[in-house]
Amino acid sequence: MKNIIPPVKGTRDFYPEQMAMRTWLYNTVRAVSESFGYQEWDAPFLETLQLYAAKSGEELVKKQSYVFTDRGGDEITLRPELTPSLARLIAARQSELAFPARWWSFGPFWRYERPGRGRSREFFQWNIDMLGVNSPEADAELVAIAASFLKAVGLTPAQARICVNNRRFMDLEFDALGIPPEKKSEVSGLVDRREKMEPGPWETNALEIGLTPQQLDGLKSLLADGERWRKSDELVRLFAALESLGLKEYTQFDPNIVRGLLYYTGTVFEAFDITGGVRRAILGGGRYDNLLRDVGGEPLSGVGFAMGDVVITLILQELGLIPPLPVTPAAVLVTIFSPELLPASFSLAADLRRAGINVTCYPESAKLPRQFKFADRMGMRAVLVVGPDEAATGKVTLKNLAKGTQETILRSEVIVSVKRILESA
RNA sequence: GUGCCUGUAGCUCAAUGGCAGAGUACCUGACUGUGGAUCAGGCUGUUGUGGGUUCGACCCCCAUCAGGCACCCCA
Repeated sequence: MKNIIPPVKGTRDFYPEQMAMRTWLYNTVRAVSESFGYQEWDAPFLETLQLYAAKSGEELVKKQSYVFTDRGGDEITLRPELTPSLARLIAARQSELAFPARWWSFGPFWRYERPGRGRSREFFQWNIDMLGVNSPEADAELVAIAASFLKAVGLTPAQARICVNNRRFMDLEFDALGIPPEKKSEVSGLVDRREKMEPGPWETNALEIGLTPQQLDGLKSLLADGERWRKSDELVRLFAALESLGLKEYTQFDPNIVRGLLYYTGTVFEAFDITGGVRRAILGGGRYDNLLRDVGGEPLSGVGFAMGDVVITLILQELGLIPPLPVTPAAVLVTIFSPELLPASFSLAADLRRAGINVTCYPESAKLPRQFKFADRMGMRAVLVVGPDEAATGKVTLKNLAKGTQETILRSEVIVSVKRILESA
């Protein structure tokens, strides 16, 4: 194209239309978070590399983080996730905070990945966590928040589902199969890959890892068993709580969910679009018991999840679930008939603003067709004209753009009439 | 980081190695105080970028950049 400097790869420009969508998502996230009593917080976008070094996944830190050395020689990371920062903040004030702490956040994150459908290098993410309580019911609350969000954006249980599993439960099942502790993380990876691989290569992969044929058979029947959660007290209590919270229909037990991040210790869950359009996870989270201790705090358990803006926006767009969003904050245009009448129009606009109405003035005298066209393009609802006739008689002309009707009214009636048009739809 | 596919007007896309086109958008007018609809006219290009082959390249070859899909990973 022309000599326009391109944006950084994997970043997105937010034109007003996209910004309106981002703000709508943010407002929805806020409403859902606050409905469960969570407080908003945030951390720096820049953190030390050290914060992530031992806690996040190897892949995330070593290959996917933006790391640079600042002018003072410190290794700085553009945050790839929020949970380690959360642990840092909590640990620093552990003795003065009221627990359980219920915190949520929405902000930018960076991961050096190959951009594609549903993936960008700079994205926004909703994080929500409860710290200081370790119970299946607390886990259920976070799953319920995720379900409430899905419901709030108009996704039905037939369109989106939260798959829940438990790492302790899986550990015990692995033990029962005689899988040695040092193999468990590899086997977890194997489980994670199951959905994405053909059965043949997957089984070959399993044997390469060192599973015996009997262990492989046991693993396959474990992963196919949708009822085995009943053996786990934690999962039984979690699903019972979800039942009481009225959101169980959005959830299901799925032994195939294990998640890549190292710090999860108990409940893990991920939400998916099950209509098939986008196969990536909408959100994911779980319980982490050791994170506080790992950053130098007293042991404290937490549970939470994260949701990126890219996948959910894609899904909602495909399903047509994003409501019509106003393109301009001002739905009223005051035209400028001529240079001589500009003061009359400006003072009319000022009157409307004093009455609490958002108003745009055309910034110069121009042909009326041009000004009306501008109002139409901007999606405005009403246009006001103060021409020579109106000025001479103390009136204004008010046009309802949606209906195509107009009337010439006394200037003293204009506020009421404009408000009537704005409220009519 | 790996493999495959695609880059042509602001946008969506044509053009078999032989004059770069259509729809849409935009601008002007029909309509000298009124947007959308209709009609008429007009504008729009370093064919992503840089090389190469050829009498001649949007087309073939190489490189590079960007995007899409599948891996890897994950929000």
